[in-house]
Amino acid sequence: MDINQKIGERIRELRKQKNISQEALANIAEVDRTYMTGVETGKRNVTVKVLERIVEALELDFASFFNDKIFMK
Amino acid sequence: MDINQKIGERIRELRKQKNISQEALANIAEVDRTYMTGVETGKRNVTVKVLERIVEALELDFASFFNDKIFMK
DNA sequence: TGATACAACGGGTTATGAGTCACATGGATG
DNA sequence: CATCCATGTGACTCATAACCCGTTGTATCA
Repeated sequence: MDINQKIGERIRELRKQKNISQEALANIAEVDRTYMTGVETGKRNVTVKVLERIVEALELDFASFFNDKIFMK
Repeated sequence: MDINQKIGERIRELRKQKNISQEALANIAEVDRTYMTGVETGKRNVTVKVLERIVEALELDFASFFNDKIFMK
């Protein structure tokens, strides 16, 4: 599976845990709602700076975000 | 500290552990030698796909790469 | 001194990410 | 049914990531 899809799935999983909409998360991360859709569906190849905003919007740090089976070999 | 600087420092640290040059690492990751310098010095805002190539060149997965104090709140 | 290896910088081109819009779909609800 | 609400898509512009060149500076050698 593509790394962007993995990241999208991870974001969606964490967002659902917080019970918020794509739009709500997008607003906190200061990205467009439709852009967030693209990220979650793995269609966007995000830069580290944008990913940082999303991870922070999820109230996590990079270590926790990537500490998941999906990111392990 | 900026996220790109953190990533650059982390890459440099891991590269030195492996005792290889920027150019050697760049070749494995299939990026340009001068581009790798930019990444290590925190001047580049890399995309996830390129970061994946570098992390793989360091023989790590994302979970291990980000499992470091520097990426924790 | 000259040669070699490594790292950093400046500058230019090309590819693509970031940001935005209108519109479509599907589910729930009155 | 009509109207929200959440999500997804295609197309577009503009900024910048990705890529490549030559050069410079430094250290370490023979």
